[in-house]
Amino acid sequence: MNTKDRILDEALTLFSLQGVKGTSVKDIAGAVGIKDSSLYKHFKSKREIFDTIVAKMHERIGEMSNELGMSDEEGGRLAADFCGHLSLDELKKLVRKTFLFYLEDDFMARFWRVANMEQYRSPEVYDVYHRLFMEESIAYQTKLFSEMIEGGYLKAIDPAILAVDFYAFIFFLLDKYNGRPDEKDEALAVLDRQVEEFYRVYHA
Amino acid sequence: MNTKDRILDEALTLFSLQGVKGTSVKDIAGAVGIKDSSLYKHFKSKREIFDTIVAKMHERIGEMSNELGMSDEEGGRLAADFCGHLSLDELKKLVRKTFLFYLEDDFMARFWRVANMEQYRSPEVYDVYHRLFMEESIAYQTKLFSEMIEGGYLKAIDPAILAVDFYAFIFFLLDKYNGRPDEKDEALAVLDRQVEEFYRVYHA
DNA sequence: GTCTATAGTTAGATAGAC
DNA sequence: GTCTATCTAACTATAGAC
Repeated sequence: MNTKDRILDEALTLFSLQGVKGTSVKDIAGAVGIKDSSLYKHFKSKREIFDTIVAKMHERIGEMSNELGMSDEEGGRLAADFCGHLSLDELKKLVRKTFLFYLEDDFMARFWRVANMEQYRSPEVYDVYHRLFMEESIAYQTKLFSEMIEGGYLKAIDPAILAVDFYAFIFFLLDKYNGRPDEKDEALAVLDRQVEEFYRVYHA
Repeated sequence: MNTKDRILDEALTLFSLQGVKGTSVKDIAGAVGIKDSSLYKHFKSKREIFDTIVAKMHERIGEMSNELGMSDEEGGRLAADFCGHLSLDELKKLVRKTFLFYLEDDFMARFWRVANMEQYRSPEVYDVYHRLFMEESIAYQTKLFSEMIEGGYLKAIDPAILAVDFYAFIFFLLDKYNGRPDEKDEALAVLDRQVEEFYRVYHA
């Protein structure tokens, strides 16, 4: 890992623990093991470090979407495929994968916290946080459930209602268990329990 | 409103918009209309202002609990009374009241944001945020649903599962619509819709 | 690409006049 | 209780030697 990437990595860690304003360039440089003045050979300002992290988050989300089959081009098709053999275990597995991505991914777990802290101070972060973690997630779930209903795998309830019901507890648990690796098993147990109940009620 | 209270009020507003670290004593004093040095006649430090706000939050939550009949002494009894004549409209009304308290209460809407921002930097705020907005809320809902089930007003599903399912979408919507007064009607419409679906599925 | 040194600014906080 | 003046410390950022 080169110095530039190490700066970004340490900055993200410190930002997620102390906030952006609460983290000085000296703190970041110190964590990397260089002097604060040296850091300016890699980034022209603290702001540029933060902006680079936000840009990297967009990349990482794109990768994750592909990994989970949530990309724009393939989302519909994969969802349809998924519908073809929906079982409780598969649903639990998909939810666990998404959940653990946000909870444990080296980058995302820290970024989730930074986004939470900085959303009110940065319109760009507010947009990312609300669009990505709320609107788009709900939109994706709505689309998925809509197709599942069409395929006869879920009861015919308004998919938008199902989406909020389903995504809200994932969001709540992510917010609750972020930064608490010791309670991961508890988090997954609660998650599974809620998915099971959802399946029990809405599976056709 | 005396100067001391005006300082607290302006500080909370600025904290909720810029974060605690992002708000200087000069900013607060300026908003009140005095010099920063004068502010120190009322509070001995910026930290003391913040701590006072946290203390006030505890008071306000106590008042709210009493207003909504969620206090420790009366919670059980009121919940039982409430069970006695449960209707969809009453459930919607109770949820709306709680929801609007957090969304629109002069103090709480701003404090919600501050708590969100400062939770990782202040163990005390982390505790308040997670205990009050998560654990205790879930515990209250669990107790309420437990009694409703005993009274035969809800289907006999594990009340802890119902509590997470029910509270999670309230929490999600609070986080989503905080600071967006223009979209209040939309927020309430979504809220009602989710409550209706919950009632439809679980009402005995 | 790292260092030392330093400029320029702003922060939190105090002293003392009125 | 408010002001002006001031202190000290910390912060962002730059210049220039190696």
